[in-house]
Formats: sequence, structure tokens, C-alpha cells
Amino acid sequence: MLQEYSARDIETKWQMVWAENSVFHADPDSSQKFFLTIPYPYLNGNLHAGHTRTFTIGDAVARYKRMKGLNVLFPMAFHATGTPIVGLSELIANKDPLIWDVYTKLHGIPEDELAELNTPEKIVLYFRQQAKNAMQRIGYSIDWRREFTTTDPAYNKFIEWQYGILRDLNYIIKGSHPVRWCPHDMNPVEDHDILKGEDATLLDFALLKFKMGDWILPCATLRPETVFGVTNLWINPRVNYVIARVNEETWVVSPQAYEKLTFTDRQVAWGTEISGKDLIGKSVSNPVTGSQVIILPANFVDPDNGSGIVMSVPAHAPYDYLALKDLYYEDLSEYGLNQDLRQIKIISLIEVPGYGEFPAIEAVKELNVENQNDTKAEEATKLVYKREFHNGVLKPITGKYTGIAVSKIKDVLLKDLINENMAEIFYEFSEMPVICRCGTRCVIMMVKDQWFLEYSDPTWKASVLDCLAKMRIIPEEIRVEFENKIDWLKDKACARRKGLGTHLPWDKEWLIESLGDSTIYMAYYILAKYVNADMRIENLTPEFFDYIFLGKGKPENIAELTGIPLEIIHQIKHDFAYWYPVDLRTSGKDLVANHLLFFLYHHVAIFPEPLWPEAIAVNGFVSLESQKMSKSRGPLLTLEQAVAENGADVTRLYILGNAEYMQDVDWRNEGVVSTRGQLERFYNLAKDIIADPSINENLDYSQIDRWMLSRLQKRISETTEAMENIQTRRALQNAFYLLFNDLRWYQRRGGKNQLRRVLSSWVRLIAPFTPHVCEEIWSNMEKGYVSLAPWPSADEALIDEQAELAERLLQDTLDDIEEILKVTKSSPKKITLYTAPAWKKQMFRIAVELSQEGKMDMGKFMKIVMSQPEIAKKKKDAPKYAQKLAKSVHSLSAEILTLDDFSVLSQEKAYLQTALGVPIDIFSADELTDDPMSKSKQAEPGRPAIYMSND
RNA sequence: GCGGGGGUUGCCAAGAGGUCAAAGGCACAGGGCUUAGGACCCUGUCACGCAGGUGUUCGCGGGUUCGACUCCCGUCCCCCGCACCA
Repeated sequence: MLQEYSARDIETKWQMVWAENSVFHADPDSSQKFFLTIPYPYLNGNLHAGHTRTFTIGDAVARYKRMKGLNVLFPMAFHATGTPIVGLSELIANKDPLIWDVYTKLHGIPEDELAELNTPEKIVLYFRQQAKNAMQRIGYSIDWRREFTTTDPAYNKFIEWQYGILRDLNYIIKGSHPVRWCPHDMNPVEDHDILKGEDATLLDFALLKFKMGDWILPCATLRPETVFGVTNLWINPRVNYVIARVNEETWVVSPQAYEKLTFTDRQVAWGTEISGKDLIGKSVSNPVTGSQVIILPANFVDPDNGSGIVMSVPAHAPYDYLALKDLYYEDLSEYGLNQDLRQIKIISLIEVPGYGEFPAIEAVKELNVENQNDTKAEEATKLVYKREFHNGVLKPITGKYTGIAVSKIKDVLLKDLINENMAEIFYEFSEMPVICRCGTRCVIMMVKDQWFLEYSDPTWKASVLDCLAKMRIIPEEIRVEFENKIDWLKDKACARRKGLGTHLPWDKEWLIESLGDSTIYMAYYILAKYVNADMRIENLTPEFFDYIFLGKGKPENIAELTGIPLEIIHQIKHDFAYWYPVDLRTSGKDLVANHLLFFLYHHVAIFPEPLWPEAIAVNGFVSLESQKMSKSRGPLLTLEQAVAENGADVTRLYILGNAEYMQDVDWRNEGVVSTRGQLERFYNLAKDIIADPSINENLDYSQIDRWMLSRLQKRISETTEAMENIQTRRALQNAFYLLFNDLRWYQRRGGKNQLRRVLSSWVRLIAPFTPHVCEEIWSNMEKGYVSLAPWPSADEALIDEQAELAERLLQDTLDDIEEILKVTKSSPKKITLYTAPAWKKQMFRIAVELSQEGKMDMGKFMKIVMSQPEIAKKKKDAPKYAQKLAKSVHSLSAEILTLDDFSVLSQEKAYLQTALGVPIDIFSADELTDDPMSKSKQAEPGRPAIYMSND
């Protein structure tokens, strides 16, 4: 063994040994299998600390399961399909200064190498190699024979086959959908292309068609149900509106709204203009109720929002009420209006607890809102909206919708209104403006004739929910998140015009969208081994896939059709049958609402139920010194860097030991440095133990040996349980840190002969986390790889509660003595311990028994106690002790009584004397020979009385 | 806004009705070992306390209970996702 721990030497040595001996290659055999997968990384940069977390969790689980005797397949591949790599190659080719900075500084790529990456192909090749190197350097136990990239021709064949099936199942349909669009670039705008407003989401407004003769005045609203309570419309008198041709209708909208309409799937044509002022005073008919309402002026109407025309529902919208009220006192004769607006009847349509007829009016009064310009008006709006949305129910005025909850009404009503041509949908950003990187203001574009995966299909959804219900979800808390997201998932556009990927087999102009090609590729890993061993791509026909993955057709026919030898076909089929389904997929929490969902959707669509995934585990991210990592802005820590600076084992230990499940790991240099120290200490201790010639395992167990072995068994059980639950932090706490402390106590107490035995288990317990150093230590004490050594199992027979109680008594006694020393600041010449007398133990026992029966009755207790002659003698002391017992009755435990404290302490007298550096006397309170201060009266079971004398 | 997760002692982080002033780590302090030490080993770090004790804490405000960090209600704050983007 090396004298000094050197991560670099140990790690490269074992990585080579593992690779040369194919230690992690997995092929079917007679043992139980475990198929573990992790989402492959996208190749637009180097792997970073976030990947490291997810991958390392997976690797630790893979290693653990392997040691448990399972045949573990842990494969890895690379994701390259989609648009970002193409975009990146262009930016690199143009030497975009921003990108240049990010990739040289954050991703650590040398300038000359970066300059070469001017095509998508080169980028894929480069980062694939980088990623693979990084994964090897951190010691992942991957079977690399199955490696592939999603742009490989064979993979394309596999994706085409999959999409053919989805199409046959009628899960792929055509439709239109809204996207963020840059009119200058003539392209959809992605998040990283946005200069301003990246948090903006797409809101679907209802456009309600109020009629004025042949003209339609559409009003945009997020609350279409309030159409039943409209009293008037609002129009901005200072805006010139457009009378436009929209499809077969004539609409009156603001110029800005007209502009937006041109990007939707409507046929539009500019007509004449009309001043807002000229519209005021006219009346329109409510498309739903048919009633006539008047158009009134309002300066708050923003022509850039919605259609530029607003419907007014003063009963439920504070702004509308305030604006109307404000007009009561205004002279509107310039609009030819001279009627008394107080005659306008406010219409209530929502019943909500806590409010009467007109919630908006009440809220305005409640918050003392002065007028429409009062900042509190916004607050009132939110208040009313919140209460109405959550608790509101529609009133009889809404006809067939009566009784429906406000929170449930929008979709139902909108569907009906659209069917009757009373409304349309109009998209608007939630925040404005949204600006593209080119400086142009973005719009919402309706993409037509788009291919969709019909995730909204109720049968499909039901199958996914069924699958989810049968799966293990780790941690269990996020199951409900999965359920919610499945419920929420709508149809998803599944094809694009740009980027890398597989063409839709029936419509070659389209590329399959990159999340959609990453759903059932775990099955492809089984095939990839053969593809990598030189299989001919043109042999991979749909019939071949059908047979391998779905068992359709006859192997003889497939062999004939494809030219693949029958034997190979049988073997691949057999491999697939052995490895599938996926036993565990672990992933970051950001993928819950997309990839992991699609993973389930496509599995239930393509495969029969026995091949559905068994389990999903989800984990959080990694932050750097409390700062969020960012691939484009920094800070960023690459896997490569972390390993180069700290070593693979330290990186793994830190990242797995510092958080669990959904929590984020905070990567802090200070913590990493100390982790390195811990590992070094472990290495040194192991080295000393192996080299210690004085260890004699054949001697009988001493008390401290029994204690150590007992603790070890408990640490083993805890660690095992934690690993079964994928709790790496809990596992490491037990397997590494707590066991380390146990060992310290063991050695401090003079334990030695079980050290090697403990070490053997210890090394195996942490091998999944720090495999290299463990391999190194193991090779100096046992044969074979620790990576394949049997996981320790807890031996019940070695659990020794007596030994543990005895050690605890000793520690507690030392603690008590130290406390007294601290408080009195004295340095005694002698310490005397008195263990509890028999009568106190007897009382203790009775108290425990009584408390177990239920509430302890003090009278009953005293009666029983005093009937015992030995106790009855202690007329004064017994009631005092009884009081004390009664106080703590809820937390009494009888186990301490199983210990003979006098003999335990007497046996450890020598240790106590050396530990404290003072002579110690030990008496039982039953046989007092010396008790100058009557301290012995304080003795209790498990807690000796202490007397310190200074002479 | 919607959905999910979370706020614990200087920091990270366990705990989920009594065994809790609350594991473990870090940081800091004292002591030991040592030529020396950033290595290692002990001890301490809410407050007060000349005998092992007492008091006050687990985002904030209420409630249930003999007893609440743990259960219930309200409230504030933080993080993640909300789609055609991997």
C-alpha cells in the first residue's frame, strides 16, 4: 500500500484494472438482473456538477446492487438530437464573443480546440469523448460496449420504428399550436434566445364576440364566465381602432391587436380605421346573454393588451366597478352621453362564501380603494379573484352552468362558446414586452399543420396513471407531482424543421423533436452492443425491431428478411427478454414534468405491461458556494475540474454525502477540502490496521469487542436500508462517519482485535461511494475486487445490547463527572462512585410496569411500593424518589435494569482512572463503607452518584 | 397565478408526539501528543449556574395535548416546474 494517500495514483490504477478486465460488462446469466439507467447527457458542453450528482447516485446504486449479488447492467449513451448543437456550431464558427467566453472560461476548453468545433458533427464527437473520459475518470461502473449517440444511423432506424408504431396507434395527429416567435428572424424563439421577458408564459385569453350589427367587438378575458355579468364595454377614446376582416367576419380591434392576429391562423385584412371616441355611446349585444350593453370610455384600456376592448363586470372586477363609479360624476356629453350611469344595473353571477351580492364592491370598501388610479385597486382585484377562483360557484343566472365551481368552469365554457362561435382563443404573453436577442419584439405565432403526440388522449393518460400506480417512486413525496403533471399534460408538438435528429418516416420534411426520441431508448442499449459489434444498419428493419422488442413475427422469417443470422436474432431477443424492463431510472428533478413523463407515456404505448418501468428516483441539483449553477452565465463546475482538483473518490463522497433526494447539494470548497481530509484519515487508519501485527482475532471477545461488533451490525443494517431507499446521505452517515466514530471509541477503549474484521465490512460498505480507495485497501487484505465482493449482512447474533448499555453507562458517567468538574472548576484528588441500591431498582421496575399499563396512579404506586419491606424501610427517601420517578414516568425504560451497574463500573475502574487521571472508588449503595457527604442518596439505576473529594 | 418541495441551534444538515438543548459534518476555541505542526486524539461552542441543575429555543401567530421541532389552522419567506426547450 502507498504510504501516503494519492488519489491520482490509486484512481488511475483501478480504472485501468476495471477496464482491462471488463469488470462491469454485464451479460445475461442465471442470476437475478438489475437494469439501471440514467438520462444520457446532451452534448452541447461538458458534464458539470449537476450531472455528477445524478450519475454518481446511479453509479452508487449500480455498485451496491452488484455487491448484493445482482447482475447489474448500467449503460450510458449521448444525446445530440435537437437544435442547440446546431446553433452552437454556428456561433463557434462565427466566433461569437459571448459563446467564446462561456466555452473557454466556464467549460474549460482550450481556444485552439474550440475553434475546431465549427460543425455539429465535430461538436458531437468532441463532447462525446470529453464526457466519456470524465465518466471514466470518476469511476462509473458503466458497460461501455453499449455506448451510442442519438444521431447514429442505427438509432435513427430505431426511432423511425417507434414513431411508426405511435402513428399506427393514432397517437400522432396534426394540429396547430402557439409558439413564441421572432418576426425578424422568422423563427420560434427559445429561452436562451431571449433578451427580455424570459419568464413570460403564454396565456390563453378568451376572445368574446360582442356584436354591433355586423361588426364584432371582441373582448379578451381570462375569466370568460363573467360574460354573464357584463354591464358595458370599455373602449379607449384616444385610440384609433381598425375595422378588419378576420376570416369571414368584421372585427373591431386595436392596431396592435390586429398585428398580433396576423400571426395567428386567421385570415386577416386591414380595413378602415375608426376612432375609439366614435364607438363610445353605442351599444353592443352580449353574445351569450343577448342583452344590449353600452360602450363607455376608459383611459385604462391598453390597446397593446388583448383586443384593446374590454368587457366590464363591476360585480366581480374591482377595476370595472371603480371605473364605472368614477364616471358617475363625469361629464360625458362630448361622447353624446347624458344618461345617468347609476341606472346601469350591476349583475352578480358568482356565489362566494364571505361575500354578498357584489364581491368587487365589498372588496373596494374593505380596502378603502379611492378610485381606479388607487394602487390598492390591484390588491382588491387579486383578493376577489383569489376568493372567487377557489371558493366561488356559479349562480343560476349562468343557466346550465349553475353550481359549477369557478375553478372548473373555464375549459368547459370556452369549449361551448367556441363551438357556438361566440368566442375564440387569443394568446398573449403574461409579461410584456418579450424581446428577442436580435432586439425585435416577439409575438405569438400559430404554427399550422404541426405534428402532435396526443398526450391528452384519455386512454393513453389512464394507462400512464396505471403504470405510475404500480411503480416505485423515490422519494414517495413526488408521486403526487407526477400525477398532477400527467393530468396537466396536453398534446405536444413532436416535430421540428431544424436541428439534428430522425426524420418522420411518413413526412420527411420534419425532424422528430428531441425529447420525443429519448423515451424508450433504454431498450436500444441491449441492441447497441450488437450494433457496435458491426451490425449492418440496413438490416435493421421494422420487422426486426418488432420481433426483438415485441415478439412479433417468426425469427426464421426475420433472419431471411434482414440477413441477420438466426443465432444472433435469438441471442438479442434473449438478451432483451432478460434485461427488460428498466428496474430503476434515476434523474434530476427538472425532468419530472417532461422527460420522465414521456418515458412513461411511450413505454405504455409501445410495450406490454410486463415491460413497463419498475421505478423512478428523482434527485435535486448542485449549487456552487450557495449560488445557482448556470451553463451559460456561470458559475459552473465541470465534472472534469472537480475530479482533477479533488480526486474521484472525494468528489463522489462529497456529492453523495451532502444531500438527499430533492435537496440541492451545495458544493463548497471548504467542505470538499475537509472531505478529502476524512478520506485520507480513513486510508491511514486502514493502512495501520492492515499493518498491525499485534491483532489477534482468535482471542475471546472482550466487552468492547462485543460492543464494536454490535455497533457494526447496526451500521450495516442502517446502511443497507438507506441504499434500498436510495438515501446516499443517510447511507454515508452510517457507513462512513458514524462507523468512524465508533471505531475511535473502540480504539480509545483499548479495542484492537476486531479491527481487521470491522475494516473488511467497512471497506465494502463504502465501496459504492469511494470505489477506488476501497479497491486499493481491499486488494491488500482480500482476494478479488471489492466492486464484486459480497455486501456485508448484519448478523443478529452479534447484536449485544448488554455491551452497548454498559458502554453507554460508562460514557454517561464520564459525562456527568466532566460536567461537575466544569461547574465546580475543581481538581479533585479522588472520585467515589455509588451505584443505586436494590430498593431503588425495585421502585424503578414497579414504576415502569405501572406506566406500561397506562397512566401512573401515584396513590397506587406508593401503595405497591410501600408494601415491599425493603422499600418501606426507606420512609424518607422512598417518597422522594417516587416523586422523581413520577415526573419522568412517560420516558422510563426498563432496559437499564438489565445491567449490573456496579460490576460494569468496577470492571472499568482502571479505564476510568486513566481517563480521568484520578483514583476512583466504586461502591454499591447497598454496601456503603464510606459516604462522607451522603452523596450516595443521589444514585439512580443507570446513573451512579458521584462524590469528589479534595483531600 | 397553478402544481410540488422547503424554512432546525455560527454554517450544512438529521429528527416527525415524550428517550431532544436536539445525531453527524464544517467552522471556531481550549487541552493533549510533538522539535514543530495546517496531521492525530480528547473537550467545549443558546443562556445562566462554585455538584451532574435551571431557563429559553426549531420562520411567525394561534390551537389540540399531561407533554409539540414533531399534529391542526392561519400567515410570511425561499427553491423547482409550468412545454415544444434540452
